Amino acid sequence: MNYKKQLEEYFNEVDARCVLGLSIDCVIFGFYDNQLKVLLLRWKQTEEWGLPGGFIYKNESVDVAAQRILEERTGIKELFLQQFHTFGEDVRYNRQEISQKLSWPDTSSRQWPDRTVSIGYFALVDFSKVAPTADFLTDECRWWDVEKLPSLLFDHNHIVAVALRTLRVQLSWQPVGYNLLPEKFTMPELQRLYETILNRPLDPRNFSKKMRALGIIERLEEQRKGGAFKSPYLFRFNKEKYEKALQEGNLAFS
Amino acid sequence: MNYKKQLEEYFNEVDARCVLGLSIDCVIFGFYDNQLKVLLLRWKQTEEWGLPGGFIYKNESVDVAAQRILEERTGIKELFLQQFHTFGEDVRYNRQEISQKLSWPDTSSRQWPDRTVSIGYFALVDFSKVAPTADFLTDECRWWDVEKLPSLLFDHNHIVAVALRTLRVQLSWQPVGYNLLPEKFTMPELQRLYETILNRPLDPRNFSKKMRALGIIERLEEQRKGGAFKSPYLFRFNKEKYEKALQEGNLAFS
DNA sequence: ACAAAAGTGTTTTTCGTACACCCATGA
DNA sequence: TCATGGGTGTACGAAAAACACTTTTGT
Repeated sequence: MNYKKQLEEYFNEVDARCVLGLSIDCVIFGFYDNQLKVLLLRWKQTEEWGLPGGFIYKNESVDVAAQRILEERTGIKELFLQQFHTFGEDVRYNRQEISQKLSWPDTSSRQWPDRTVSIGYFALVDFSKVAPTADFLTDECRWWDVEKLPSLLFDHNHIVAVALRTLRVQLSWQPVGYNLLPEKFTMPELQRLYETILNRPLDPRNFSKKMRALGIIERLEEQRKGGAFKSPYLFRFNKEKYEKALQEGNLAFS
Repeated sequence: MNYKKQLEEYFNEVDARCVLGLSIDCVIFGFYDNQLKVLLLRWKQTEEWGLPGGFIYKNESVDVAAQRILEERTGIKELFLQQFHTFGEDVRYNRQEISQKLSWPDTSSRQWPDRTVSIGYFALVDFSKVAPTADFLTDECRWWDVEKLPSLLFDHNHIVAVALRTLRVQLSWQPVGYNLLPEKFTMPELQRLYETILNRPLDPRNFSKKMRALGIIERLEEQRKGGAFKSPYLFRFNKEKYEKALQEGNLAFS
């Protein structure tokens, strides 16, 4: 079976080139259709979904490894990427169960440690710019609504939950949106994003007032046409001011 | 030389029992004399200081390992301990330089990876309850003023800086103090703690008002005597309410 | 009596929140 | 003309910030 052979080769390469016992898992958030989405992979010849992840080359910075893994899955180079937690429980998942679910070849001869510690990163990407790409280990790569995830492999449901919590906390003192929205967007779109992340409705007047007061967005002359309703204005982020707000961090969306 | 032999033995044990390529570094904060302090170790027969740290047993949760390392250095079991960042740069420090500074025996025959990824934890402890304890690798363990650290081994100055930044951010939405102050303390002492962490003066009237409004402290009947001035009241934390505030997290000391 | 630090209350300003109507557009 | 969603301002209350004098105590 070709897949098993490929898997063996992949394991060989990992063993040769990568740090043992340490991995990266990426929670890639996108925003579409007023929903927060997460990019998941379906492993070959299974119905099992999991987060994109990978291993770190021996001489590679962990941040760079995360970026590399991200790029392979999304095709995007510029994204917001942030380490949020390292998962080091002694038993993160049942390896036998995983091995079975994924029909892995016998790995008992490999000098693998008993458990793997995983460094979690979350990424915020512009949904419209992502080309979800499966790799040779997986059959399918697609977006899932963050509220409707299936039961994932490993401890990936837990990892997503922690990422989401981190994102919510972050939203309260840093701006979010630059990497999740297309370059031009409307105020209601931005509001939906905030509402989705915070998981509660916001008042449009207060939201608009606050956002514009932050000085991180600029209203353009253009308006978006197309709906059977008043054409909304388009906005874009002022990157400099956005970056400044990111650094200084003093919003307070509580 | 006994020390070198001990070191060899330690390395042997680490190689046998611990996860390779992964370590823990702990930034232990204490508060004394209106100063935020960090616990440092001086390596045997050198003038080189560094953070307490260690390795993770193969079947040990990373959190538990951090707790174990902490306890060995401070003798304290109950403390506030939190993972804050994982340091995975490809070149975190110059190993040769370290090897020289610490007069390590030749480690080239060991199957050590080219670099070590380190998981950073910070701890908040009651200065008065700590018995700083050196181990067989170190000659001295003592508190240093966080503003006056020497140049540390490895990338430990950087790690302290990140820990401190994390602590400052945390202070803005979670209470701090339960683990840093003795059981009974005065309002000015608590204020000094906050001022020290935030690195700016606070107004005593507003501070007192706010703290008492949070409902996490209780004023006792006792007063502290001793100075040539008005005796301050003693307070203590209400642990339940403190824990609740920790979980819910909505202070806003900006 | 004086030096040193503790304790305390009021006013002002800022920020968050609640709230409702008209407008533009395409069907 | 109507259905749909977009856009906007004001008033209230809570919380934060600014601000200074009196009290206690030991020397």
